[in-house]
Amino acid sequence: MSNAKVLPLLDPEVQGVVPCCPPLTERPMNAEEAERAARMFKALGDPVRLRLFSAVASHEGGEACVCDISDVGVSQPTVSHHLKKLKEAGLLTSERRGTWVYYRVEPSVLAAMGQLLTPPAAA
Amino acid sequence: MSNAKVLPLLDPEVQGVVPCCPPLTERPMNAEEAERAARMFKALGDPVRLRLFSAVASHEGGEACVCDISDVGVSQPTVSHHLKKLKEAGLLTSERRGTWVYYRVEPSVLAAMGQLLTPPAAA
DNA sequence: CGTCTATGTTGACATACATCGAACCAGTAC
DNA sequence: GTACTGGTTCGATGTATGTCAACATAGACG
Repeated sequence: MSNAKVLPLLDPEVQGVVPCCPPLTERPMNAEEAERAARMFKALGDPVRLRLFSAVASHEGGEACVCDISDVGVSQPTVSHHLKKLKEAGLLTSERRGTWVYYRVEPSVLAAMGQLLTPPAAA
Repeated sequence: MSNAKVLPLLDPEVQGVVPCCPPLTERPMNAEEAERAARMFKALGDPVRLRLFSAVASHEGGEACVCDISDVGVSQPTVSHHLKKLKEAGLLTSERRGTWVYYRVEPSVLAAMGQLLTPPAAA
């Protein structure tokens, strides 16, 4: 209880987009696992999205207003489109506060993907 | 000398496809970094490729013959196509030995991507 | 040599995706 | 109320991508 951070795998609170975790190198993924994990990788598989995600993830407080991160070389509708994609992939969450919309990183996601890529016991 | 495994970040031996590494959460990525990293994420952003990669990564000895991993529900040309993509992304290397072709995971890649996804100092 | 098996390549096709401008919605300030 | 600013949604468009069937190549074996 207290907080669930002891198990940084994946919280079920995430709308149902996320779960994934068997380390990539442990055993071959089945179709279902791959489908799920690929959704997240694909979301980060675009340079613009990766920059947006990094901008949010590295922003102080773990959240950022769209106005703070929309300087990635594409039009504002495109930024919005990519943020939506990241949200749909379960990597970001958004919240409107007054005039501005703030995005924050779903913390469990980083741990989950990191674990997925865990190298085979350091060889 | 001996072996370069002490620094699992990224070896320059990799043809030039790979480098990347500033943890995603450390500071906003610039266009160049994002372009590079996105190439790898995109390569894993397809369920079939993810399964192929996982199959190779989890195979004994860190390498696998195509014949061992081509059971992912798509035609053989498609498997070959995806393996090529993974190779172009710098995630896999291939070697022909007699009749069969063996693929193996570029070890530095797992460490690099894992580091890229390092959560912000455990909060 | 010819044949058979294991992979890779080519060409075609349908779907998905990134991008933009324009229109639209949410709040704030006047 | 109207006007303005921040953000999202819509529609269109060009490009990338996943897939397969058909063909090509590489080595093994006779």
